[in-house]
Amino acid sequence: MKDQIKAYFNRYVKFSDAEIDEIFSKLTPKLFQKKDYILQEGKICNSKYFIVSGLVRSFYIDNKGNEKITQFAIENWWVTNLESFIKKTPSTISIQALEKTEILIIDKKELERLFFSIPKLERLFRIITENMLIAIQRKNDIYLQMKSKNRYNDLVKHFPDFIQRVPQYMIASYLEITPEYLSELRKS
Amino acid sequence: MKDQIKAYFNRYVKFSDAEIDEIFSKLTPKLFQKKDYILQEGKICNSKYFIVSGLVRSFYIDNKGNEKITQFAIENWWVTNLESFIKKTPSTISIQALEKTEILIIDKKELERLFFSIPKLERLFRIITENMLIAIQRKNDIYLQMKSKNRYNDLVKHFPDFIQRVPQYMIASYLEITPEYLSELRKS
DNA sequence: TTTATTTCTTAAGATACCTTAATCATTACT
DNA sequence: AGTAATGATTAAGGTATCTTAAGAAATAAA
Repeated sequence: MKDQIKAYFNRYVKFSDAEIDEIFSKLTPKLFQKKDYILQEGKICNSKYFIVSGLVRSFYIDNKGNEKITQFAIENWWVTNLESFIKKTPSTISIQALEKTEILIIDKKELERLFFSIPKLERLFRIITENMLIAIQRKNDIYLQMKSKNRYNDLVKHFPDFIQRVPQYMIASYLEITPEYLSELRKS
Repeated sequence: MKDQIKAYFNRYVKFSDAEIDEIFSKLTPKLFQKKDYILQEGKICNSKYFIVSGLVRSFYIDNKGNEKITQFAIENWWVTNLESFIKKTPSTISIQALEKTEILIIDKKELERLFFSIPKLERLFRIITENMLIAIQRKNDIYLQMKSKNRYNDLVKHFPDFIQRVPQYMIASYLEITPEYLSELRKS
Protein backbone atom coordinates (compact mmCIF):
# COMPACT_ATOMS: atom_id res chain seq x y z
CA MET A 1 0.00 0.00 0.00
CA LYS A 2 2.80 2.39 0.84
CA ASP A 3 4.28 1.86 -2.63
CA GLN A 4 0.97 2.85 -4.18
CA ILE A 5 0.90 6.01 -2.09
CA LYS A 6 4.48 6.82 -2.93
CA ALA A 7 3.87 6.42 -6.65
CA TYR A 8 0.72 8.53 -6.42
CA PHE A 9 2.29 11.36 -4.42
CA ASN A 10 5.35 11.49 -6.66
CA ARG A 11 3.30 11.83 -9.80
CA TYR A 12 3.21 15.62 -9.92
CA VAL A 13 5.79 16.64 -7.31
CA LYS A 14 8.90 14.77 -6.18
CA PHE A 15 9.09 13.98 -2.47
CA SER A 16 12.01 12.51 -0.54
CA ASP A 17 11.50 9.19 1.23
CA ALA A 18 11.58 11.03 4.54
CA GLU A 19 8.77 13.30 3.36
CA ILE A 20 6.73 10.35 2.16
CA ASP A 21 7.24 8.72 5.57
CA GLU A 22 6.07 11.84 7.32
CA ILE A 23 2.98 12.10 5.12
CA PHE A 24 2.24 8.40 5.39
CA SER A 25 2.41 8.53 9.17
CA LYS A 26 -0.53 10.96 9.16
CA LEU A 27 -2.76 8.77 7.00
CA THR A 28 -5.18 6.52 8.86
CA PRO A 29 -6.20 3.35 7.01
CA LYS A 30 -9.76 2.12 7.33
CA LEU A 31 -11.67 -0.68 5.67
CA PHE A 32 -15.28 -0.12 4.65
CA GLN A 33 -17.66 -2.90 3.71
CA LYS A 34 -20.24 -2.62 0.95
CA LYS A 35 -22.99 -0.15 1.95
CA ASP A 36 -20.94 1.33 4.80
CA TYR A 37 -21.00 5.12 5.02
CA ILE A 38 -17.71 6.99 4.81
CA LEU A 39 -19.48 10.32 5.32
CA GLN A 40 -23.08 10.98 6.31
CA GLU A 41 -25.15 13.89 5.09
CA GLY A 42 -25.51 16.47 7.86
CA LYS A 43 -22.17 15.66 9.50
CA ILE A 44 -19.23 18.01 9.17
CA CYS A 45 -16.58 16.61 6.90
CA ASN A 46 -13.20 16.98 8.61
CA SER A 47 -11.20 14.69 6.37
CA LYS A 48 -10.19 13.92 2.84
CA TYR A 49 -10.42 10.27 1.84
CA PHE A 50 -7.99 8.56 -0.49
CA ILE A 51 -9.31 5.40 -2.10
CA VAL A 52 -6.69 2.67 -2.14
CA SER A 53 -9.04 0.10 -3.63
CA GLY A 54 -12.77 -0.32 -4.13
CA LEU A 55 -15.56 1.95 -5.31
CA VAL A 56 -17.66 4.64 -3.65
CA ARG A 57 -20.43 7.01 -4.57
CA SER A 58 -21.35 10.54 -3.44
CA PHE A 59 -25.05 11.27 -3.34
CA TYR A 60 -27.77 13.28 -1.71
CA ILE A 61 -31.51 12.88 -1.24
CA ASP A 62 -33.56 15.37 -3.23
CA ASN A 63 -36.79 16.99 -2.09
CA LYS A 64 -38.82 14.13 -3.57
CA GLY A 65 -36.86 11.57 -1.60
CA ASN A 66 -34.85 10.26 -4.53
CA GLU A 67 -31.14 9.56 -4.31
CA LYS A 68 -29.11 11.70 -6.69
CA ILE A 69 -25.61 10.43 -7.37
CA THR A 70 -23.14 13.21 -8.07
CA GLN A 71 -19.95 11.21 -8.33
CA PHE A 72 -18.40 7.77 -8.47
CA ALA A 73 -14.81 7.33 -7.35
CA ILE A 74 -12.35 4.44 -7.56
CA GLU A 75 -8.76 3.65 -6.59
CA ASN A 76 -6.33 6.60 -6.53
CA TRP A 77 -9.09 9.18 -6.30
CA TRP A 78 -9.71 11.57 -3.46
CA VAL A 79 -13.22 12.09 -2.17
CA THR A 80 -14.59 14.56 0.31
CA ASN A 81 -17.31 17.14 0.50
CA LEU A 82 -15.13 20.14 -0.18
CA GLU A 83 -17.64 22.76 0.87
CA SER A 84 -18.16 21.10 4.26
CA PHE A 85 -14.42 20.46 4.61
CA ILE A 86 -13.45 24.06 3.92
CA LYS A 87 -16.30 25.92 5.58
CA LYS A 88 -17.08 23.50 8.41
CA THR A 89 -20.72 23.45 7.36
CA PRO A 90 -22.86 20.29 7.51
CA SER A 91 -22.28 18.10 4.49
CA THR A 92 -24.97 18.14 1.85
CA ILE A 93 -23.88 14.76 0.54
CA SER A 94 -23.21 11.26 1.82
CA ILE A 95 -20.32 9.11 0.68
CA GLN A 96 -20.94 5.38 0.66
CA ALA A 97 -18.93 2.31 -0.30
CA LEU A 98 -20.45 0.30 -3.16
CA GLU A 99 -17.85 -2.44 -2.74
CA LYS A 100 -15.44 -3.42 0.01
CA THR A 101 -13.21 -0.33 -0.01
CA GLU A 102 -9.83 0.44 1.55
CA ILE A 103 -9.44 4.10 2.43
CA LEU A 104 -6.70 6.31 3.81
CA ILE A 105 -8.04 9.17 5.88
CA ILE A 106 -6.25 12.49 6.27
CA ASP A 107 -7.54 14.80 8.94
CA LYS A 108 -7.95 18.47 8.08
CA LYS A 109 -5.74 19.75 10.89
CA GLU A 110 -3.02 17.23 10.14
CA LEU A 111 -3.13 18.26 6.50
CA GLU A 112 -2.78 21.94 7.41
CA ARG A 113 0.25 21.09 9.55
CA LEU A 114 1.76 19.07 6.72
CA PHE A 115 1.28 22.00 4.35
CA PHE A 116 3.51 24.05 6.60
CA SER A 117 6.15 21.42 7.20
CA ILE A 118 6.20 20.25 3.56
CA PRO A 119 5.26 23.16 1.27
CA LYS A 120 5.58 20.94 -1.79
CA LEU A 121 2.48 19.14 -0.54
CA GLU A 122 0.52 22.34 -0.92
CA ARG A 123 1.64 22.35 -4.52
CA LEU A 124 0.42 18.79 -5.01
CA PHE A 125 -2.97 19.59 -3.58
CA ARG A 126 -3.28 22.71 -5.68
CA ILE A 127 -2.67 20.55 -8.75
CA ILE A 128 -5.10 17.85 -7.60
CA THR A 129 -7.77 20.48 -7.00
CA GLU A 130 -7.17 21.96 -10.44
CA ASN A 131 -7.56 18.53 -12.00
CA MET A 132 -10.81 18.01 -10.15
CA LEU A 133 -12.07 21.34 -11.38
CA ILE A 134 -11.19 20.42 -14.95
CA ALA A 135 -12.94 17.07 -14.60
CA ILE A 136 -16.09 18.56 -13.17
CA GLN A 137 -16.18 21.26 -15.86
CA ARG A 138 -15.75 18.67 -18.56
CA LYS A 139 -18.59 16.60 -17.14
CA ASN A 140 -20.82 19.67 -17.17
CA ASP A 141 -19.93 20.57 -20.72
CA ILE A 142 -20.71 17.06 -21.89
CA TYR A 143 -24.03 17.06 -20.06
CA LEU A 144 -24.93 20.43 -21.43
CA GLN A 145 -24.33 19.43 -25.01
CA MET A 146 -25.57 15.89 -25.11
CA LYS A 147 -28.97 14.33 -24.91
CA SER A 148 -29.15 11.50 -22.38
CA LYS A 149 -28.73 8.80 -25.01
CA ASN A 150 -25.34 10.20 -25.88
CA ARG A 151 -24.39 10.77 -22.27
CA TYR A 152 -24.95 7.08 -21.66
CA ASN A 153 -22.89 6.09 -24.68
CA ASP A 154 -20.16 8.46 -23.55
CA LEU A 155 -20.11 6.87 -20.12
CA VAL A 156 -20.01 3.35 -21.56
CA LYS A 157 -17.09 4.38 -23.73
CA HIS A 158 -15.02 6.20 -21.13
CA PHE A 159 -15.88 4.31 -17.95
CA PRO A 160 -16.90 0.77 -18.90
CA ASP A 161 -15.85 -0.27 -15.37
CA PHE A 162 -18.65 1.69 -13.78
CA ILE A 163 -21.27 0.13 -16.02
CA GLN A 164 -20.22 -3.31 -14.87
CA ARG A 165 -19.61 -2.61 -11.22
CA VAL A 166 -22.61 -0.40 -10.51
CA PRO A 167 -26.33 -1.25 -10.75
CA GLN A 168 -28.19 0.33 -13.63
CA TYR A 169 -30.45 2.48 -11.52
CA MET A 170 -27.40 4.19 -10.04
CA ILE A 171 -26.02 4.85 -13.49
CA ALA A 172 -29.37 6.41 -14.32
CA SER A 173 -29.15 8.60 -11.25
CA TYR A 174 -25.65 9.71 -12.20
CA LEU A 175 -26.83 10.47 -15.75
CA GLU A 176 -29.69 12.49 -14.30
CA ILE A 177 -32.46 10.40 -15.79
CA THR A 178 -34.94 7.89 -14.42
CA PRO A 179 -34.09 4.17 -14.44
CA GLU A 180 -37.19 3.58 -16.57
CA TYR A 181 -36.00 5.97 -19.21
CA LEU A 182 -32.48 4.53 -19.22
CA SER A 183 -34.01 1.12 -19.78
CA GLU A 184 -35.89 2.59 -22.72
CA LEU A 185 -32.70 4.11 -24.16
CA ARG A 186 -30.77 0.87 -23.91
CA LYS A 187 -33.26 -0.89 -26.13
CA SER A 188 -32.60 1.28 -29.12
CA MET B 1 -5.91 49.66 -8.44
CA LYS B 2 -2.92 48.47 -6.46
CA ASP B 3 -4.90 48.90 -3.26
CA GLN B 4 -7.64 46.69 -4.65
CA ILE B 5 -5.07 44.01 -5.52
CA LYS B 6 -3.46 44.26 -2.13
CA ALA B 7 -6.77 43.85 -0.33
CA TYR B 8 -7.70 40.94 -2.56
CA PHE B 9 -4.41 39.08 -2.17
CA ASN B 10 -4.35 39.57 1.59
CA ARG B 11 -7.79 38.14 2.04
CA TYR B 12 -6.74 34.53 2.63
CA VAL B 13 -2.97 34.81 3.11
CA LYS B 14 -0.94 37.73 4.47
CA PHE B 15 1.74 39.10 2.18
CA SER B 16 4.38 41.70 2.97
CA ASP B 17 4.41 44.94 0.98
CA ALA B 18 7.57 43.74 -0.77
CA GLU B 19 5.81 40.55 -1.82
CA ILE B 20 2.80 42.49 -3.08
CA ASP B 21 5.17 44.70 -5.07
CA GLU B 22 6.83 41.66 -6.61
CA ILE B 23 3.50 40.11 -7.54
CA PHE B 24 2.13 43.38 -8.82
CA SER B 25 5.15 43.89 -11.06
CA LYS B 26 4.24 40.67 -12.92
CA LEU B 27 0.65 41.68 -13.58
CA THR B 28 -0.01 43.31 -16.96
CA PRO B 29 -3.00 45.67 -17.06
CA LYS B 30 -5.14 45.75 -20.17
CA LEU B 31 -8.38 47.49 -20.99
CA PHE B 32 -11.04 45.69 -23.03
CA GLN B 33 -13.99 47.38 -24.66
CA LYS B 34 -17.46 45.89 -24.86
CA LYS B 35 -17.47 42.85 -27.23
CA ASP B 36 -13.66 42.57 -27.20
CA TYR B 37 -12.33 39.04 -26.83
CA ILE B 38 -10.05 38.28 -23.91
CA LEU B 39 -9.59 34.70 -25.08
CA GLN B 40 -10.66 33.09 -28.35
CA GLU B 41 -11.83 29.51 -28.72
CA GLY B 42 -9.09 27.44 -30.33
CA LYS B 43 -6.22 29.50 -28.94
CA ILE B 44 -4.07 28.17 -26.13
CA CYS B 45 -4.74 29.97 -22.89
CA ASN B 46 -1.42 30.94 -21.32
CA SER B 47 -2.72 33.38 -18.74
CA LYS B 48 -5.07 33.88 -15.87
CA TYR B 49 -7.13 37.05 -15.98
CA PHE B 50 -8.08 39.05 -12.92
CA ILE B 51 -11.04 41.34 -13.39
CA VAL B 52 -10.46 44.73 -11.79
CA SER B 53 -13.75 46.15 -13.02
CA GLY B 54 -16.36 45.28 -15.61
CA LEU B 55 -18.12 42.11 -16.64
CA VAL B 56 -17.20 39.19 -18.89
CA ARG B 57 -18.71 35.94 -20.07
CA SER B 58 -17.26 32.53 -20.96
CA PHE B 59 -19.05 30.68 -23.73
CA TYR B 60 -18.70 28.19 -26.54
CA ILE B 61 -20.60 27.48 -29.74
CA ASP B 62 -22.49 24.18 -29.67
CA ASN B 63 -22.95 21.83 -32.60
CA LYS B 64 -26.12 23.64 -33.64
CA GLY B 65 -24.30 26.95 -33.77
CA ASN B 66 -25.82 28.37 -30.59
CA GLU B 67 -23.79 30.22 -28.02
CA LYS B 68 -23.75 28.49 -24.66
CA ILE B 69 -22.69 30.67 -21.74
CA THR B 70 -20.95 28.74 -19.00
CA GLN B 71 -19.98 31.58 -16.72
CA PHE B 72 -20.29 35.27 -15.96
CA ALA B 73 -17.55 36.99 -14.00
CA ILE B 74 -17.23 40.42 -12.44
CA GLU B 75 -14.74 42.44 -10.45
CA ASN B 76 -12.38 40.49 -8.16
CA TRP B 77 -12.93 37.22 -10.01
CA TRP B 78 -10.36 35.23 -11.90
CA VAL B 79 -11.19 33.83 -15.31
CA THR B 80 -9.29 31.48 -17.54
CA ASN B 81 -9.87 28.23 -19.35
CA LEU B 82 -8.21 26.02 -16.79
CA GLU B 83 -7.98 22.94 -18.98
CA SER B 84 -6.23 24.84 -21.74
CA PHE B 85 -4.06 26.68 -19.22
CA ILE B 86 -2.88 23.49 -17.49
CA LYS B 87 -2.65 21.12 -20.44
CA LYS B 88 -1.70 23.60 -23.17
CA THR B 89 -4.58 22.34 -25.31
CA PRO B 90 -6.69 24.63 -27.51
CA SER B 91 -9.33 26.39 -25.50
CA THR B 92 -12.87 25.09 -25.88
CA ILE B 93 -14.31 28.41 -24.75
CA SER B 94 -14.07 32.07 -25.55
CA ILE B 95 -13.99 34.84 -22.98
CA GLN B 96 -15.53 38.14 -23.99
CA ALA B 97 -16.10 41.49 -22.31
CA LEU B 98 -19.77 42.44 -21.96
CA GLU B 99 -18.86 45.89 -20.67
CA LYS B 100 -15.72 47.99 -20.70
CA THR B 101 -13.49 45.80 -18.54
CA GLU B 102 -10.15 46.38 -16.83
CA ILE B 103 -8.09 43.22 -16.55
CA LEU B 104 -4.79 42.23 -14.98
CA ILE B 105 -3.05 39.46 -16.86
CA ILE B 106 -0.70 37.00 -15.23
CA ASP B 107 1.34 34.83 -17.55
CA LYS B 108 1.61 31.14 -16.75
CA LYS B 109 5.40 31.07 -16.64
CA GLU B 110 5.56 34.16 -14.46
CA LEU B 111 3.06 32.60 -12.12
CA GLU B 112 5.11 29.40 -11.85
CA ARG B 113 8.18 31.51 -11.01
CA LEU B 114 6.24 33.44 -8.40
CA PHE B 115 5.08 30.17 -6.81
CA PHE B 116 8.72 29.30 -6.20
CA SER B 117 9.82 32.70 -4.98
CA ILE B 118 6.70 33.25 -2.83
CA PRO B 119 5.35 29.85 -1.67
CA LYS B 120 2.48 31.56 0.13
CA LEU B 121 1.12 32.47 -3.28
CA GLU B 122 0.74 28.80 -4.05
CA ARG B 123 -1.37 28.59 -0.94
CA LEU B 124 -3.56 31.47 -2.09
CA PHE B 125 -4.11 29.86 -5.46
CA ARG B 126 -4.92 26.51 -3.90
CA ILE B 127 -7.57 28.26 -1.84
CA ILE B 128 -8.93 30.19 -4.82
CA THR B 129 -9.14 26.98 -6.83
CA GLU B 130 -10.96 25.25 -3.99
CA ASN B 131 -13.46 28.08 -3.84
CA MET B 132 -14.05 27.85 -7.55
CA LEU B 133 -14.62 24.13 -7.24
CA ILE B 134 -17.14 24.71 -4.48
CA ALA B 135 -18.94 27.33 -6.55
CA ILE B 136 -19.16 25.15 -9.61
CA GLN B 137 -20.37 22.19 -7.57
CA ARG B 138 -23.01 24.33 -5.94
CA LYS B 139 -24.21 25.56 -9.33
CA ASN B 140 -24.48 21.98 -10.53
CA ASP B 141 -26.38 20.86 -7.49
CA ILE B 142 -28.84 23.70 -7.87
CA TYR B 143 -29.31 22.94 -11.55
CA LEU B 144 -29.79 19.26 -10.84
CA GLN B 145 -32.47 19.86 -8.29
CA MET B 146 -34.36 22.76 -9.71
CA LYS B 147 -36.62 23.17 -12.66
CA SER B 148 -35.70 26.17 -14.79
CA LYS B 149 -38.33 28.40 -13.19
CA ASN B 150 -36.61 28.01 -9.85
CA ARG B 151 -33.15 28.35 -11.33
CA TYR B 152 -34.19 31.74 -12.68
CA ASN B 153 -35.63 32.81 -9.34
CA ASP B 154 -32.47 31.65 -7.64
CA LEU B 155 -30.35 33.70 -10.00
CA VAL B 156 -32.51 36.78 -9.53
CA LYS B 157 -32.16 36.40 -5.79
CA HIS B 158 -28.42 35.76 -5.59
CA PHE B 159 -27.13 37.75 -8.55
CA PRO B 160 -29.56 40.59 -9.23
CA ASP B 161 -26.65 42.47 -10.83
CA PHE B 162 -26.40 40.00 -13.67
CA ILE B 163 -30.07 40.30 -14.46
CA GLN B 164 -29.72 44.03 -14.90
CA ARG B 165 -26.37 44.16 -16.64
CA VAL B 166 -26.82 41.26 -19.06
CA PRO B 167 -29.40 40.85 -21.85
CA GLN B 168 -32.14 38.33 -21.20
CA TYR B 169 -31.13 35.96 -23.95
CA MET B 170 -27.72 35.56 -22.33
CA ILE B 171 -29.34 34.82 -18.99
CA ALA B 172 -31.39 32.17 -20.79
CA SER B 173 -28.24 30.67 -22.26
CA TYR B 174 -26.62 30.58 -18.84
CA LEU B 175 -29.72 28.92 -17.38
CA GLU B 176 -29.61 26.38 -20.19
CA ILE B 177 -32.99 27.24 -21.64
CA THR B 178 -34.18 29.05 -24.76
CA PRO B 179 -34.90 32.79 -24.61
CA GLU B 180 -38.49 32.02 -25.66
CA TYR B 181 -39.00 29.70 -22.75
CA LEU B 182 -37.45 32.15 -20.29
CA SER B 183 -39.85 34.76 -21.56
CA GLU B 184 -42.68 32.30 -20.89
CA LEU B 185 -41.43 31.65 -17.36
CA ARG B 186 -41.18 35.31 -16.52
CA LYS B 187 -44.85 35.84 -17.26
CA SER B 188 -46.05 33.51 -14.52
C1' DT C 1 -34.69 -25.23 -3.45
C1' DT C 2 -37.89 -22.08 -2.03
C1' DT C 3 -38.79 -17.49 -0.58
C1' DA C 4 -37.65 -12.76 -0.16
C1' DT C 5 -35.33 -8.76 -1.82
C1' DT C 6 -33.39 -6.14 -5.15
C1' DT C 7 -33.00 -4.71 -9.84
C1' DC C 8 -34.77 -4.17 -14.59
C1' DT C 9 -38.30 -3.66 -18.13
C1' DT C 10 -42.67 -2.26 -20.31
C1' DA C 11 -46.38 0.78 -21.35
C1' DA C 12 -49.76 4.78 -21.04
C1' DG C 13 -50.51 9.24 -19.95
C1' DA C 14 -48.55 13.72 -18.33
C1' DT C 15 -45.34 17.74 -18.45
C1' DA C 16 -41.22 20.55 -19.16
C1' DC C 17 -39.00 22.45 -22.59
C1' DC C 18 -37.86 23.14 -27.62
C1' DT C 19 -38.60 24.69 -32.56
C1' DT C 20 -40.15 27.76 -35.76
C1' DA C 21 -41.84 31.82 -37.17
C1' DA C 22 -44.01 36.02 -36.68
C1' DT C 23 -44.71 40.35 -34.20
C1' DC C 24 -43.56 43.81 -30.88
C1' DA C 25 -40.19 46.79 -28.25
C1' DT C 26 -35.93 48.79 -27.58
C1' DT C 27 -31.57 50.60 -28.52
C1' DA C 28 -28.07 52.24 -31.86
C1' DC C 29 -26.84 54.51 -36.25
C1' DT C 30 -27.18 58.05 -40.04
C1' DA D 1 -36.35 61.97 -36.58
C1' DG D 2 -36.12 57.82 -39.30
C1' DT D 3 -34.13 53.52 -40.33
C1' DA D 4 -31.60 49.54 -39.03
C1' DA D 5 -30.15 46.33 -35.73
C1' DT D 6 -30.83 44.05 -31.62
C1' DG D 7 -33.55 42.09 -28.04
C1' DA D 8 -38.12 40.35 -26.10
C1' DT D 9 -42.63 38.24 -26.45
C1' DT D 10 -46.36 35.21 -28.16
C1' DA D 11 -48.36 31.08 -29.96
C1' DA D 12 -48.77 26.30 -32.18
C1' DG D 13 -47.07 22.01 -32.58
C1' DG D 14 -43.39 18.69 -31.46
C1' DT D 15 -40.04 15.91 -28.65
C1' DA D 16 -37.48 14.35 -24.60
C1' DT D 17 -38.12 12.87 -20.41
C1' DC D 18 -40.96 11.87 -16.18
C1' DT D 19 -44.71 9.54 -13.40
C1' DT D 20 -47.08 5.74 -12.03
C1' DA D 21 -47.91 1.17 -11.75
C1' DA D 22 -47.33 -3.40 -12.80
C1' DG D 23 -44.85 -7.40 -13.97
C1' DA D 24 -40.37 -9.94 -15.16
C1' DA D 25 -35.72 -11.13 -14.02
C1' DA D 26 -31.88 -11.59 -11.17
C1' DT D 27 -29.66 -11.96 -6.91
C1' DA D 28 -29.51 -12.89 -1.94
C1' DA D 29 -31.34 -15.17 2.11
C1' DA D 30 -33.45 -19.00 4.48
